[in-house]
Amino acid sequence: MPRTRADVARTDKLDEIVEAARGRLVDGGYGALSVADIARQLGVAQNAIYWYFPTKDHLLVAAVEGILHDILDCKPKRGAAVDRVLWFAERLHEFQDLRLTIRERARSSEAVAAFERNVVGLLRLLLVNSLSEVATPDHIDDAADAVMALCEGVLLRDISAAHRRRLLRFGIERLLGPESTV
Amino acid sequence: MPRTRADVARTDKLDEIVEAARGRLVDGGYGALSVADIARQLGVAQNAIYWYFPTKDHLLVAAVEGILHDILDCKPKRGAAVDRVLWFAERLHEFQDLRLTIRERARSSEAVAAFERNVVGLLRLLLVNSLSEVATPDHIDDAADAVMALCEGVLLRDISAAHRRRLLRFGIERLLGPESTV
DNA sequence: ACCTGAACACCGTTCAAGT
DNA sequence: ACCTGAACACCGTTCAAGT
Repeated sequence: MPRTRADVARTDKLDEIVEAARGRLVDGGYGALSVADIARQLGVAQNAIYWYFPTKDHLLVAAVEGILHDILDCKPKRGAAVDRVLWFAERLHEFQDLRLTIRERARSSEAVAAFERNVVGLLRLLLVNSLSEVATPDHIDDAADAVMALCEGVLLRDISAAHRRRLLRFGIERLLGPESTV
Repeated sequence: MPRTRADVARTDKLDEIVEAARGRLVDGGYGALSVADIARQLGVAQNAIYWYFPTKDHLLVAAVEGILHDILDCKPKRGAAVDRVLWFAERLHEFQDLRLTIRERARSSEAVAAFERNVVGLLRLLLVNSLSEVATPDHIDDAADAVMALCEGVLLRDISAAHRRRLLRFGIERLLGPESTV
């Protein structure tokens, strides 16, 4: 939370950069994210961006952080466990392309790798919470991991939304047991 | 199968390029795959590569095709269904990084997109075959898709081999039913 | 058919210099 | 603290020209 005028200005400029990055990222993925191009759009020198972000991958992290925050920023659905997981999978689906970008960039950037660990932990936590009453405590970790893997694996495929839901339903009911539909 | 001397020479040069590409790809992923760099290594002009491959992504496909072929080129394991799937998952694990590269590049290259469809179909077929006796025919498609999604999702995570096997075992047994361990 | 030389239009990143 | 100008060392791809 900024206090001085300078801090406000700094935050504004930072936001401007991140917003531009988000636009590029949502439209065309990592390949469309260009520091030089963003600088051009904002009317500053290329290296001006480097005052705020030491590296392109740091900018990537900031942008993805914002996007993910917006995706998760809505009240989770209520209902049977299977429906809550399906809702979770829908959110994950919106994030899937960037999830893979993060995974790829984590190879060469420690900053992205650290961010990826945070993201996976966060998503897993959300899933565990929504499963707490349906899985027995001694199986909840494996169940959450398996369901999350199923979601991510299903989302990896380029199939129709209906097929996706059918597959997830099939898998979730078997992974969580019959009480998941209550 | 080449007949003339010219064809032999052509195949040799093609192989040389693809081998160089495979090396870069295995070592450092897509980021380390550089047409210019390969040309440098082979001692030819950069654009010489473009006589054989119209685009960097076509070279990528050729290289990944070879790598995948080598990975799958060993007799599948025999035993209980769960063990066969675990063996399959091990093969998939070796391929996982490139699987994601393919997925990413498929966005901007139709050649890669077509190749991805082939790969997914092939892997799915291998899995269905090894599940044919354990799943009932009316569920075999969903079961294969769910197991494959589970595998790919598990492999997406950066966890230990032991944790990976435990998760897969947990998931497979539930997705395929108790008869999968026979 | 196969390859070279040279260029084009980009990149991410860095350095010295300005205010 | 914040930004510019200019450069460095790369890219993928294309074109005209050679053999």
